[in-house]
This record gives sequence, structure tokens and C-alpha cells, in this order.
Amino acid sequence: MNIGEASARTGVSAKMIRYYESIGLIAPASRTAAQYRVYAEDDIHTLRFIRRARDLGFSLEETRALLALWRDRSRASADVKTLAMAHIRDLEAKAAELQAMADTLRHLAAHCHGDHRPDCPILSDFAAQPLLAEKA
Amino acid sequence: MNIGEASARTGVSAKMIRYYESIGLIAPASRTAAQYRVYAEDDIHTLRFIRRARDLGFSLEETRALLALWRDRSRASADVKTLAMAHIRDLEAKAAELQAMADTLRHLAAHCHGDHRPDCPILSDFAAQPLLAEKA
DNA sequence: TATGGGGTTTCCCATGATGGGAAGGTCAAG
DNA sequence: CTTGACCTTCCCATCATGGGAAACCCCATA
Repeated sequence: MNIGEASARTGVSAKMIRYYESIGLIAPASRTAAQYRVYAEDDIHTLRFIRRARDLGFSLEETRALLALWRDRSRASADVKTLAMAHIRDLEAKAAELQAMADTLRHLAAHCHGDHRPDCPILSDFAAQPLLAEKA
Repeated sequence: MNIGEASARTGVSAKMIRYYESIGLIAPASRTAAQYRVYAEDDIHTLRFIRRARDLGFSLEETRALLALWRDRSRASADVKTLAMAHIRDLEAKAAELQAMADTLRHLAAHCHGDHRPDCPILSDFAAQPLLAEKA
């Protein structure tokens, strides 16, 4: 099948499929006489694997490692789990960080009248913060 | 004061101060005869404001809008609050998304033995997902 | 006064993952 | 054979930041 169909069946854009090939994440596709890339079922599986890993927040380099583990039938599941657990920690740390920002902002917003008057503790806070905010 | 001191006092790198100037986020600094940028207390306030906005996850364009609101003493606090609330929603949506990834992964990892054996439901799941995963 | 070390300037390049778009070749249906 | 949808490569853009080179400047100390 052509790249368009591979894209439709995997949710990976044609642009990205070519890019993944260019960085060696996937093997170069075979070509027709007219240089069209040709994909088989195996490639679809690989692309879906990548798509899934990306959806779960793995970087392309992490995805590369996961692909290698996937293909290495002799690796221990502990290797995979270690990688996954580290990633979970990263994700949760980032989530907590974003939530902390939201909380801080929500706190500030709670004290903002939100009416026609100009006074706004949100901006005052922004302007006043001396670098390492204790009060937060 | 020179850019180095301004950087140290605001937590904004010299590189970024120059960049902010180049994109018009801050006004061009005045210069010494030798073309060294010179900063005053007001600039320090502005840079701290920017730093704080960035720390709270506002993009530079959003920060630009906040700066404009900050300087516009006639604006209504409602304008600020609206912007802040929208940003809070964004932050919380992103936090939830990351947490959802972590949860999914944690669920998969819970079923992975994590020992010397090769079988691993994490990778199996990655390989099997047919695009719109219902089971997740 | 000369020298050296540290600050500053501008400029270019890199990141990570993705999209946009141009210019040209190809395929299949009518 | 034409038309439109596909494919190819190549370059550029994003967002915010850092790295580094080459040149210049400033000040203190020898």
C-alpha cells in the first residue's frame, strides 16, 4: 500500500512517516519503480506501535528504545517496566507541575474582582514577585 | 546596570533578555557608548513580571498581552481575570491529559511481571492498538 | 602602561515534533 | 489524452531556549 493508506490506517501523517524513516526510527520503505514508498502489514504494526507510544507521551528517542525492546524477544520484561515506570514518573511530575501553576493562578484569580475596576491582584503579584516567592 | 546583573536579579538569562527585546516584548534598552545595554529598576520589574508569567505557563504571546494589560491602568480587572481563567483551563486540561497517560501506562505496567521473562503486556498493548482504543 | 580575565556584542546554529507549501512526477478513471 | 488525486523531494516555520564563535570592552593588577 502507498503512504497515504498507511497513514490513514495508523493515524501517523505521511509527513511523519517520511520523517521517521529519515531519522532511522523505521526502516526505509521499499519503493515502486516510480519511487513511491510501499508498506506492508508489518509496517502498519510498527507505525501503530509508534503512534501508541507517542500518544502515551514517549519521545521519539524513547520510542526508539521501546521499539528495540519490542523486537528483541530475548529482553527481560523488567527492562520494559523500568523504562515505563521512569516515564510514568516524568508524566506525573509534569502533570503536578502544571496543576501547581493552575492552583497558584486560581488562588490569585480568586482575589480578583473581575469587574470594571482596574485593580487586579493577579498582575500585582506578577509585578511584585522577587524571584523566589515564599508566599506561594 | 549591565545585562548580566539584570539577568541575575530577575532570573531571566541574558540570552533571553536580548531575545525579548528582539521580538518587541520589551523596549530596546538604552546603550552605553560601547553599545552595552543598560537597565534600570523599571526594567527589572518588567523582566520579573515576564519571568513570573512564564513560570506560570503563559506563552510569550500571552505574556505580551498580560504586559499590555499591566501597563494599561484603565483596563478592567475582568479582562485580566478572563485571560487568567482561560489559561487555568488550558493548564488543567494539559495536566489531566498527562495524568491520563500516566494512568494508562500504570495500568499496563501493573500487569507486567517485570522479571527476567520477555512477555510484557505494555509492549503487546502498544503493538495491538488499532487506532481508537476503546478499552483504555 | 600593558596584560589578562571576565563581561558584552552580534550572528549563526541546534533542539523536538510537527505542519505548510512549492515544484514536479505518477497513476487511474473517464 | 486529460484531469484530479496522489506521490516525491526540498525548504521553511513553529516555540522558547541554549551553545558557541569572533570581536570588542572594561577594570584591576603587575
